[in-house]
Amino acid sequence: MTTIYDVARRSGVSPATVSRVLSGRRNVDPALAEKVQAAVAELGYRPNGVARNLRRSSTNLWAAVISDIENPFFTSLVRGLEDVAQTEGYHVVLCNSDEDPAKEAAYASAVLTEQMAGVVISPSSTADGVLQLHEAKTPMVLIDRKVAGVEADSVLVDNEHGATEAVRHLLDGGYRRIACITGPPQVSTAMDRLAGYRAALSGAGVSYDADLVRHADFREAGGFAAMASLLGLAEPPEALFVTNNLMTVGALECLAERGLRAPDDIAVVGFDDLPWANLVVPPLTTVAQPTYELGRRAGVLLRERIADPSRPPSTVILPTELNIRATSTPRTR
Amino acid sequence: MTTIYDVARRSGVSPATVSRVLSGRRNVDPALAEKVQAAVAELGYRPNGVARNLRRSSTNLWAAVISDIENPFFTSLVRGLEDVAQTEGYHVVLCNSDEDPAKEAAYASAVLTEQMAGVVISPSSTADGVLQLHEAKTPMVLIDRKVAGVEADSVLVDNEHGATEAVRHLLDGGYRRIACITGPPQVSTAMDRLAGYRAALSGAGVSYDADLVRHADFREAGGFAAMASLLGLAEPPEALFVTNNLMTVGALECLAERGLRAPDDIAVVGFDDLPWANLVVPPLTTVAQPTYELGRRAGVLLRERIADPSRPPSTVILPTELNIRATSTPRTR
DNA sequence: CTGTTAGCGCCTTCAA
DNA sequence: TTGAAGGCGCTAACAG
Repeated sequence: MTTIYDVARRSGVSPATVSRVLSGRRNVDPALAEKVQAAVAELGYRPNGVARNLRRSSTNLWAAVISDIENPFFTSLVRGLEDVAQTEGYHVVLCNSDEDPAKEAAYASAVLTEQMAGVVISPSSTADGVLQLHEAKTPMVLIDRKVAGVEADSVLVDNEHGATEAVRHLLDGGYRRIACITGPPQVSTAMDRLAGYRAALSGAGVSYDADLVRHADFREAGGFAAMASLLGLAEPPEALFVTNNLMTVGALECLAERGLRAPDDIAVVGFDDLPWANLVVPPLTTVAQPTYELGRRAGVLLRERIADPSRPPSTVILPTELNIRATSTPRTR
Repeated sequence: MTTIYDVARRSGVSPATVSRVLSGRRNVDPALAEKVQAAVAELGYRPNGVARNLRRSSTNLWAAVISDIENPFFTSLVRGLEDVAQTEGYHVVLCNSDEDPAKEAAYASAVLTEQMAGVVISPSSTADGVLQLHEAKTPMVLIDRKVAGVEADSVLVDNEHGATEAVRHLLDGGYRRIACITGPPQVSTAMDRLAGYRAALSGAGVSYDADLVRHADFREAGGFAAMASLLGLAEPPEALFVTNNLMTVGALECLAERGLRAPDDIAVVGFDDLPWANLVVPPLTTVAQPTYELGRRAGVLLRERIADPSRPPSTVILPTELNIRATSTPRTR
């Protein structure tokens, strides 16, 4: 491996000067600089990033600890983050926590031992990793979900409001018996969206019926099972609000399997868009989230946090958008 | 920051012994080991990964350079890779090349300066980065696509055969005027799948008609435009074979926009599954690829390449599977 | 089995 | 403006 010493020798200067030329700072005699550049080119020299990291005691890595890399919601978010990282000279290390607190904690450990510059994390239920990172004062941005008792930079959407809008839309359609499939009680988005559901009901004078609520795991199979359970009720719901995309897919599959259709047999609104929602027939009404923007804003906050670790934490709340399509708008009603 | 020296002092041994205890190798007196562990716990010591990397002159990072992180094909693949990485003690750095040779080359540079342990890469059209990495002898696995003139470990699917099967299925359905929307001519998968299309036609004695072939960019918008162009023909096609998932989505959207339906107005087969293909109505016939397995096998090859850099390159070719659903099977014909 | 020692490659004072 | 030198934290030789 060619080192900075080889370049120095070749160009007849000291390693310090080579370093200065390469890092572009300080004043260096242009003639020397040129010699150095020439030597770099001739030798095909490439600085050793690891050595630089050790010396500077910081790396140019960001970790993205997310709970399901196969969910398009997170994919798009990661892309927004990666775009910021790239322009800021960072790389993104992908950490798939699978909603598993143990995995999350393991990744948090890795973040610390590998001296990563910062973390963007969507906390799992018990948020073990978040607490660890918070304590270590690692630059961290929470995304998608809050963690009780942790004051940190966050990028969220207005979950309660988005849910309220969705359910109000169903109420406006004349539906009264509206079910809700939401996520684990430990996850803030699950509870915030459920709260929005309740708020909409109470705003319309419809009483809350716990029998119509199911908690699942934010995955397809969970949505399927919850739907099946709701259909088993003596008096099944007329309408359904599902608080994430994959569970919506599961619910729709359950309906399809039983020959039931939205919106004629049951109206459906999902939280979070599906990539080709308009190809699903009938097109699915959703509460869309600005996923790319969520990731992008997280990247921006992280950069700012790294630049100034002492600034007070800030929270960005982005709006959702109700996309009314066919599954909530029957022709006859 | 607490260092290995602090632990050594605290436990009354040398730093070397601490290192030995922590890395779990060599025999160390259990009594000493225990003391060390105690000191580690008391001090909350955490080894500095960067220093270790410098000393060992290798990191525990793998790069995944892929051409479109938002395509579920790559997402699933990355997940397979990440699962192997995790069990092998590596982390995956996500690099989204966006099909842009310049970005690919920039990431290849980063791989080298950051001394990453290996790379899994889906080459962009000109494969600038691949050549750079190949020359530098970085452990590398090509995935999804070949690169002319580069002998390297590869994980591919049997593209030509998969395409032939798909088109033969359409021919069996009685279709003769079959169009093909494929990717950029520089990308091996685009050409291999096109070759499969031609092989099927010629096997059935149907002559090849270049007017029925379109090259697009493997993205949704490209598929849409290509479909529009095909529909503009004096004599539009009766059936369509599209060589990737996103372009299929684009083509279907174009059809939907014009009130055309598959399979009644035009039969459709896509290459590569869509996550909720069965919710798309009518369900889409596809050539499914084992995406997760592609990523997993790439991880396995990379590990082996790192363990033995001199072994001859090997190529894994995985089978595709034709999933016949509704868009290629009209009721009346 | 344990300790001493010498770097890994770079950057950054400090002195000239 | 440039060079000399120390050290970031760790581990692998080498001695003991």
